[in-house]
Amino acid sequence: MKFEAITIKDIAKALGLSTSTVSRALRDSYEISPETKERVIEYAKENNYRPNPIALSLKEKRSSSIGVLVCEIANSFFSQAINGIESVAQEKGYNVIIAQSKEDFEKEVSSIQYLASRSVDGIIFSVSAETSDFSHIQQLYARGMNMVSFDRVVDFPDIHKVSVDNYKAAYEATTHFIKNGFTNIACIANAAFLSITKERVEGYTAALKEHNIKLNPDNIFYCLHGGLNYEEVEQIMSKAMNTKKKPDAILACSDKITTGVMRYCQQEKIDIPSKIGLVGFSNLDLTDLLAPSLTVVRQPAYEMGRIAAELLIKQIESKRPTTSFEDVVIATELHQRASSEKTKSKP
Amino acid sequence: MKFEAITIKDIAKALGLSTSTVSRALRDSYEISPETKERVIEYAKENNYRPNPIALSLKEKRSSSIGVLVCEIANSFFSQAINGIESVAQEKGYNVIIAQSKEDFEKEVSSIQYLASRSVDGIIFSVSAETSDFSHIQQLYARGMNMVSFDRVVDFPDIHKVSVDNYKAAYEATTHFIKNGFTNIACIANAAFLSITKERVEGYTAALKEHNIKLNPDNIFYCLHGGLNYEEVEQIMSKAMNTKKKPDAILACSDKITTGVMRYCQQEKIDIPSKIGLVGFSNLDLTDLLAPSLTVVRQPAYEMGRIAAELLIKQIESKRPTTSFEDVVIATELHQRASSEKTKSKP
DNA sequence: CCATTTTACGCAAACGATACCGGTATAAAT
DNA sequence: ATTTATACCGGTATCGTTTGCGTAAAATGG
Repeated sequence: MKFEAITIKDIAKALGLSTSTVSRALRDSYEISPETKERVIEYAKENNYRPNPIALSLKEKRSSSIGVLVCEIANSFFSQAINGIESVAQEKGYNVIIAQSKEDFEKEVSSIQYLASRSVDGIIFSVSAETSDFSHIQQLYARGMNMVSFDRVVDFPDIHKVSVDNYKAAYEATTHFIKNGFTNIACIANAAFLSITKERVEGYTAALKEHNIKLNPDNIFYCLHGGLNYEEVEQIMSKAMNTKKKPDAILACSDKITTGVMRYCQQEKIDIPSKIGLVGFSNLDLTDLLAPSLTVVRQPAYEMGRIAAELLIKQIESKRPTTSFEDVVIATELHQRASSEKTKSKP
Repeated sequence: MKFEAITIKDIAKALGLSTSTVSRALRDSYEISPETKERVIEYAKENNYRPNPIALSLKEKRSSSIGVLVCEIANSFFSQAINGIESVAQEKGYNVIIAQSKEDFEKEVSSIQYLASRSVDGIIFSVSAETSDFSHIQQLYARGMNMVSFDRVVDFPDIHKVSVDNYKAAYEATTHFIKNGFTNIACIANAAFLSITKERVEGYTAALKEHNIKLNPDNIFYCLHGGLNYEEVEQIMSKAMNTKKKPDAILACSDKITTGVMRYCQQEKIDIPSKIGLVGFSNLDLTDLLAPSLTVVRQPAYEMGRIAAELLIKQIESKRPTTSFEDVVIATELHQRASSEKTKSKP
């Protein structure tokens, strides 16, 4: 089945006019007599005429749609971000086409080329955990595609970037641990080449140094797939917890890692926070209801999405090539709750 | 800035051929000599040629994209469903355009017309909590748009529907309560006209009747906006808990309502399950980590999304108008946990 | 060696909308 | 009576691609 919409030709035929007259009448051109205008507009309204956006796209060489590439939609951070992107896009008359990389490099490359081949006017992207080579992005960008680097930003200049202050976020979380009396703090981060990983690990390291705690390199762990599958976290946790100097606190650097750690501790009956403290990056809106209530670093995902979309659309609609590039860095919020409170250890 | 892709014309000019020859060479037509084919294909490959999908769409009168209308993306059920839809769409060469109604009728109408005007080949939709009038959908459907009714299904026939067995889900949850010794069970449902609401309330009612518990109509509550804002749930809960015959258990019929109830009980220091039992519809994947661990009705959202997308694409690609319509009803899973265990009441 | 077939390609229309370039009719000015 | 201005509208190219039709040149047949 096919949905056949009414076209300008149909109107022209029905009213005995030319397509150009109809087109002008609908665009309220001064060259058309008021009576003709009225006839056309009325007929169009009656028959629910809408200009065919595909024909317009072909002519105008723009599709009024923007692509969004994230690792996974079903992740609270990204779904909130998409929410923000969609709200701006809606306001400005764009639609949002989504694609997922599933933290897979190959899928990211094909997805981004897919978006480009679908003639999107621009792309907001967050690279996958496997991505260390950005050439597929750089090539597309060099060929004139409008792009905004989002969350997990790329390291080349001359591109709009929107991210959170990961360094500060990790620094604050680690300092919070230290002030609460934790000393042997482990950090479970995302894939090592990601911008967010580097920054968070640096923040973590800096906080330790600042408080004269010697960094133990064995306390830093990396999840190649960002904890997308639980086994990844499980392995790391069992390795971490079965060393002599096992940590007394964990900084979990992604949504999935955070829930993974909680799940592991529950399974292994490791009490939080008496046996181990926990602070996690998370955008779930019920972390306060968990057992124990969870101390989290919350990222303003919705706001980030809005800003990224605004930057992208501004770039799309700009007549001149962009010359000054924004590097928007937004603050995170540390919500202090029970999971990071030092208590007398339970039996 | 504009992204200028290479066209068939560019290839034709570069190679001194006509566009038709290039087109046929790329489509491996028998009318083109092997040498010419090779030249064209090589040049196209070198220059990373991709056919312009917009031009194709215009010609073929199809856009290879499907629209998805949900009330909110940042909702675990819908984001998982979109995940499923996207996975099928990807496989079949379609892209997914998303739109949100935010549980607002006006926004639903404009969103669905927006999708239609964007020339999507079909739409998967879940109506908003405010929607009792389906004429905007019926009109579009009557005009030939391919549509699949999803989750919150419409009541007219001759349309593919994908939903869960809401009756059974609520029936089982209520029976579970009764078997655990709860007797005064309240039901907080979504907006009254929604299909899912009717079915769930019926299942709830039937279970009570089956077990000879008299239905108290005051124990059924409706959230006009599905608990999208917390205040809605808060009001209902405070009303429910401040009656003489206040309930000893609550069946929360949506994700947002479930977390809303938990939040309320935590704030008001109402212990779950000793003061009140709770079973909630939820698709969050950490309900087992909540305090207390939550008994939930889980819906196979990803699977539902896949099925809906498959039905839609089958319909789109069918030569003949669809004559037999599927009404796919999938079973839910009841995960029994602590929040619905009858305990001796705490002090 | 001429007639016919085959091969290999070009031309042009079509999809829907827009915009430039004209054209005609009426009225006003010279 | 002729030119000029104005109002109103039509023709056509264009965007990128496909496809039916036409045709020159090459190959084949007798």
